[in-house]
This record gives sequence, structure tokens and C-alpha cells, in this order.
Amino acid sequence: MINSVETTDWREARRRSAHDAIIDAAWSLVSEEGLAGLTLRDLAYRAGITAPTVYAYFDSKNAIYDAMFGRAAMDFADRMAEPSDYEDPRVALVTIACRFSQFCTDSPTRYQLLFQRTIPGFVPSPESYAPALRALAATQEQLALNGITEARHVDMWTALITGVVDQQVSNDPGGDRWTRLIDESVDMFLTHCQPTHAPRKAASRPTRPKGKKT
Amino acid sequence: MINSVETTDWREARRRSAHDAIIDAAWSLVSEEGLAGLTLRDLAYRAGITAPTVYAYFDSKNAIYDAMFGRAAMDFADRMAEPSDYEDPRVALVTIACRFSQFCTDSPTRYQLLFQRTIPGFVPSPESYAPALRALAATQEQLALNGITEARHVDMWTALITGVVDQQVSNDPGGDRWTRLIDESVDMFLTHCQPTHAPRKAASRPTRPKGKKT
DNA sequence: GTCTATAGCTGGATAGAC
DNA sequence: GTCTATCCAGCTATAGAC
Repeated sequence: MINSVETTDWREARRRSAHDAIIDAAWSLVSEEGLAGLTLRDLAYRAGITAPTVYAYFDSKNAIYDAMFGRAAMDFADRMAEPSDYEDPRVALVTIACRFSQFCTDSPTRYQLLFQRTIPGFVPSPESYAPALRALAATQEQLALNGITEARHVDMWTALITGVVDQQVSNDPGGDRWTRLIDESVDMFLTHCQPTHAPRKAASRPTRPKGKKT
Repeated sequence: MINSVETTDWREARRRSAHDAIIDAAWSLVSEEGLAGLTLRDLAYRAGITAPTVYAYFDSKNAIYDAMFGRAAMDFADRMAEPSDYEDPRVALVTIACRFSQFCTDSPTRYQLLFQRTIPGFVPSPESYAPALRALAATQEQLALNGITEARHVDMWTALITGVVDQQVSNDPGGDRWTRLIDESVDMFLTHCQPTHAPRKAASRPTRPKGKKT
């Protein structure tokens, strides 16, 4: 009995490692050919198997994208949730912003899959998506340590950092034209949002413009 | 002679309008099917012709994307360069930010083609790209009227506004969760960057953190 | 310029032997 | 589980009659 259980475990482990090896090959492939360049033939060739064998591990091509998404989301959550060495909450916040930026610029393709949703029919499954929520929670925690708790300020934060990364990836790939602005951007953000340090001026501002919104 | 010239003009005009009609159909199609959903058959059907006839007007599929890009860039530049009614330079800046946001959320597909470069082998031709530079110039002009001239601050501006739009399109399509933050974001930006109103505090800040950049 | 017909290719996915 | 062989659908692009 024990033997049979062990055998099952072996097989399960083998299967898992083969599964993972295919996803490894998939990431390797798309990092060269782009997200849309993933084909089952090329993937199988790179993984050292044939195309039909891929179907022994994944039901469809989208299932492969989903597994890729799942691994990326896991890596993302792990990276964001790493404990920070810094006492100063502001420095810790800069650190988390730099981590995010680094994570995205490390692999623009991964950034595209995780955050830009550019694959036609693909929507990540809840299981694959779950780790991303963990990462958001870690960010909110750091913001809270800086006295930022209002929902609109959290949204301003994500927009600010996403914008830096987006410009960096789109217009200066491999460089640091935008990422080097992170420190100053965090300053700007905290000065504006922190209730204690900078008394809000928004309330006392006289008139609001009528922009063409929606 | 005159007659022949006129005839040539007619033909040229007819050709141009047929050309434009195809691009119209192309935009109509991708707005429903997504950028990657553009096929010559569907496009031809929607334009009331057959697939081979498309080749009488465009050399290849990428040439169609390029013409689509060109028109979008033209529309973009026109919109950004519209004169502002507002005297107050801050209000004018908010207006231009709202215009940009509106332009992008009006058609996420157009946003994707213009700013996200997600088509595999496609790179816009210089002629198609040119109008985008005109739009950037218009933005820089408005920034200058607010006393913003440093290159890094211009980059911070583009990141700020791009981030808002990117989050809006990606995470709340059709809503205004992020676009409604534009007014406050511009406040934050100007308070930080305007040399006259807010004396810089960056120079007097004691220590800088060591984020993991690049 | 517009059509019909089709070439030529590549893709995802399946059948069935081993 | 892995293979060979193949199906079938979709695509871009071309040939050639009208």
C-alpha cells in the first residue's frame, strides 16, 4: 500500500515537472517571439516533445496562457510581498515601487500578459488571478503605513506607478528615462496625499474646471 | 487638356474616397472584433468589395494598419491642438489632460494601436507617425505656459496622464474610476513642479533611498 | 478596378498505433 | 504518454478573365 502511494506520488511529481517544463519553454519562446508568437508546434519543439503531446498536459492553447499567467502572478506576488529592510515607511514605499518597476521591465512580455490583456480570447481563471490580489494587498499595506488609506489615493498611486512603467516599457525599453523618476514621483505623491505633513489644499481651492469627462 | 486634367482629378478623388472608405470599414471592424481580428475577407465584406480588390488600394495588410494608424494620429493631433477657451493655464492643462483621456477611452482599440504597439510585425511609417509629434508639441506648449519646461517634468507629466488612462482602460472600461482623478492629479503635479508657487523642497531633503533600479 | 478561383501556408486540434 | 499522420479551418496574397 505504501509502495503504491509512493508510486503515485512519483508519477504526480513527474507529471508536474513535465507540466512546469512546458511552461518554462513557453516563457522562453514568447520572450523571443512575443506573446502572439506562441504556437503549439514551436512550443512543443522547444520543450523537446511533439505538438499532440502538449494536449496530454493542457486542454487548449488558452490553458497554456492561463498557466503562464498563473506562474507570472505568483512570481509577482512573491516579489511584492518580500519584507522590506527599511524602517522609514516612505523609503519602503519607494522600494516597493522600484520592485514593481523592475519586475515589469525585466520582462515586458510578462508585463503585457499580466497587466495589459492583449490576447484576444483569453481571460485568466480565478485561480491564476488570485495571487495578484495578494500583491495588491501588500501595496495597500505599505501605503497605509504612510497614512494613505483613502480609496481614491490608492487609485492615484497605482496610476502613478503604472504610468511610469508603461512609458518606460513603451518608449525607452532597456533604459531608465522614466524609472529614474520614481523617487521624485513618490515625493510628489506623499506630499500631496499625506494628511499629517501637508494640510490639504484641495478643499480651499476656489473653482473647478469643466473638462470633457465621459 | 483641361478636360483631361479634371478627369484625372475626379479619378484621384474617387480613388481617395474609396481608400478612405476601406479605412472607415477597417476601424468599424476592429472596434467590434479587436485589433487582431482584422482580416482581409471581413474587411472587404464590410467595405462592399472582395478581398483581392483591397490589394488595388493597399500593398499589404500592414499597409492597412499603417493607414489606420495615420488617420488615428491625425485625429489625435487635431484634438490635442484645438485651441483652449480657458485663460487660466492650469485649467487649460486640465482640459488637455481630459481631452487626451477622452480620446483614449472613446476607443480603447485606437488607444491600443496608437500607444501600445501590440501588432506583431507592425511599425508605423514616419509619415503616419508625424502627427503624433505635433500633438506632443501642443502638450509641451501648455506645460510651458504653466512654467513647466524641464525635460524630466515633461516626462513626469506624460507618465502621470498615461497612467490614469491606462488604468482606466484596463481596469474600469466604460467607467470613470480613474479619469475622475485627473483634476486632483494635475493639482498634485503643478504643486510639485511649478517653481514659482511652490519653492522646491527636493533640494533640501536629507537622504535618498537606494531603490533597486535597473 | 473588380471579380472568381485558388495557391500556399500555418494554425489548433484529433485519431489511432504503440 | 508519446508518437505519426492528418483533418479542417483560417489566413494573406496572386493569377487571370472580364
